[in-house]
Amino acid sequence: MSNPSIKVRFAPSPTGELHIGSARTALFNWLFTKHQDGKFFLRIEDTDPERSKEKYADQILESLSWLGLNWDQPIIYQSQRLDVYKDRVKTLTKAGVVYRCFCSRDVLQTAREAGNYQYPGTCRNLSEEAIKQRLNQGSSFTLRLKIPEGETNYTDLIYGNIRVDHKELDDFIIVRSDGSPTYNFVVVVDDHDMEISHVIRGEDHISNTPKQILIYQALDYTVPIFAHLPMILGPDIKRLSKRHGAPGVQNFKDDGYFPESLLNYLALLGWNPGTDKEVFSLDELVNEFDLSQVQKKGAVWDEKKLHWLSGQYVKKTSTDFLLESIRGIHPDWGKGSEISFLISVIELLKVRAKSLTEFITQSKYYFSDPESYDKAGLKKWWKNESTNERISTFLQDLDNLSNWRKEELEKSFKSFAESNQFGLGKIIMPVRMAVCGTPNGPSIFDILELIGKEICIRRITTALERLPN
RNA sequence: GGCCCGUUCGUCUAGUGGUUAGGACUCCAGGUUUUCAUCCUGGCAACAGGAGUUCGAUUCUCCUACGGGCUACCA
Repeated sequence: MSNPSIKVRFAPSPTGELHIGSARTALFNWLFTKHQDGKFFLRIEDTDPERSKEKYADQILESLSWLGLNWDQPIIYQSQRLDVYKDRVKTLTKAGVVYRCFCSRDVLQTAREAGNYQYPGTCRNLSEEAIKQRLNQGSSFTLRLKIPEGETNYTDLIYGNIRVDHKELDDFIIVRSDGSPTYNFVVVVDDHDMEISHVIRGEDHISNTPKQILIYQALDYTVPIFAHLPMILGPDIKRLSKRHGAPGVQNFKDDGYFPESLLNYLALLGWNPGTDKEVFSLDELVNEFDLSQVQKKGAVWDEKKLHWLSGQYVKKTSTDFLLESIRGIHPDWGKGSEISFLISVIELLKVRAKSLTEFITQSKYYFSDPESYDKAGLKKWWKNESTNERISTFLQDLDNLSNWRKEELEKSFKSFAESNQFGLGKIIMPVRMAVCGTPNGPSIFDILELIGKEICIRRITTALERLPN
């Protein structure tokens, strides 16, 4: 049961990979439309041949797929609709709402630098004769929209009523001198042709909206409903950009985040459910999302919270799926080990790892002997030769242990500590350093059991030879 | 310069004409633990400023300040 009256679109320009800000826009569009069984369309805004690259378009699509923001076909490429735009220009020309402007870029630029920010309307009322003359001279020209007197207002679903006096608007260019159409024009044509009901996009488009509404009216199209989303900001409160560490979606995939946790975090950036709930599945987001709960002010990107959320997801995720996911980003992980062994490793690390990459970095010692030992750990737990004495004595107990199970190991550690009047940590921690190379990690008994007697004995023997120096 | 938008703990946010202004992340302290992490308990920390309306404003209005966006033959 789909709702034919709800159609939204996400319209990236392929001038770079999908970054976090755009992903948030895509997500809000997607949540909004899924919430009411509407359609979600994609449009690639590739009318700038200088900056648009096909590989970026593909990359954006890939990132969206990874995020799980599936779209309804077909994808519209603006570069394939040039004829359509030409046709609509004709319509506007016929209607007499556009005019040729022969002003050169330089002239306009100079005027702007002199403080005249608005186009002065130089060519607005050129006589037929003057136009003909310019054309005969072969002068190039742009096409500008003739903005009528008055004002335009619209109700933004997030910002409320927005009103702009036409005095503030230039007769802006809709067709460049090379014949290509500009953004503010094509966006209207496309949104109309795609029958978009709700235009949900970044706040940076608020000022463009009145111009676009004027085009809707000039073309006699129905004006859609607009909703503008606040910006995502960097720690310096400036709009988040590549400067702030290139927060592309791909990076988060590479860093081992689940798409769900990224999406969850993104949703919380500017939206809230009206309850204390913070951890959402995608379905829950769809159910609870509502544009009326979207903030007006920009939100600062906070990676720490993402990291925490990611940890929440990791904890809830099944071990099997974690294994699959880890191998998804690192196919060689645990190569040569039994699956059951890998499952055990993941289970031990599950409460510690907050992302898939952390499973990889924290699991080295399960697969290979430590090459070096954590310095701070040694300083605290393997100070001098007395540790060697203690551990080499204990090593014999371990060696004699016939049943290498964690329960037995624990008994052995405890009885050795007790009978020799050592604190338990004095034995556990040096052993941990010897076996793992790091003082941090899961229960030592779990680790020893899992890694197995032979290897553990070997590592402890090696450590006794190499330490304390 | 002009126009538009915004302003609650460091960050994400809830909230009401009268609240001890709530939650989450971070940070700190304590507990649990062999370590780390988890978990539990507690703590620090905010209504930008000024007028006005009102018995009473964080909440409503105006002004100021600050911040952001737009002002392209980019999208």
